[in-house]
Amino acid sequence: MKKETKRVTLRDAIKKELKNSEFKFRFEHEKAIGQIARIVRSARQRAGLTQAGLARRAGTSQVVIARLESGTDHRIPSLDLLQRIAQALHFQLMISFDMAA
Amino acid sequence: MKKETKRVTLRDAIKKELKNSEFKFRFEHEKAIGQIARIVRSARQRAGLTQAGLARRAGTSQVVIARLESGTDHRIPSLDLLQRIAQALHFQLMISFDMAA
DNA sequence: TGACAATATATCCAATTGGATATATTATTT
DNA sequence: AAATAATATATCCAATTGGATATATTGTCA
Repeated sequence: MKKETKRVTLRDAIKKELKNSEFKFRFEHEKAIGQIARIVRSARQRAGLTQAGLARRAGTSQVVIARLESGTDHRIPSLDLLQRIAQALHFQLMISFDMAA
Repeated sequence: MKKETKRVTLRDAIKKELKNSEFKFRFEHEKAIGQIARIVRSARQRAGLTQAGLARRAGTSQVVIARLESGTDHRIPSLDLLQRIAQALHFQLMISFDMAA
């Protein structure tokens, strides 16, 4: 009988690794950075602002906004910075603990 | 005609001051600290954990949890720490920009 | 009340993050 | 294409925050 080729998708592999706590932490870490990056970029663009424009309103610099929006800088932004950015875009920063997916 | 006594509530005073950007920032700052403190404490208690117990799971110390829950330490916790705490309590940390009230 | 557990407070240092600067890369406009 | 605007990347330092330790305070139970 011919053996079935087992196809292991990336999704499967990640799912397995997520049982590893250290890996899970880093994974959530990166996910958060990516989510924040997207939230800020889309809110800024919808407001029709350049990075420099938003930076000025939020009391920071273009470099900091670029760094945050890039998602490739592996530093997690501070709530302090996020809050200033939210306010500058007339949003309120919300933080909550949700039921885990 | 007798002049009406004008009553200025704390709420009124704050509302007025909120037009001041610097004040508003500090106000939101403190509000966030208080909110986070309450979220963590209530989630921890509902999970039936002591500060030390939660700390162990989140890879930190009792002191850090106490500091965060007290709300009197004026440092804003990092997202990194909040995320570890959320995970330890089987929650997912959510961050969003909401329409300002 | 005394013993023990839980929480809170203070101080100091190490690690992390924002800010500043310089500069590179990419888009847009003329 | 050239000029300009917008975004991205790298490095270094100052400011902020977590961690460690010691200790105080408060709560619980025998």
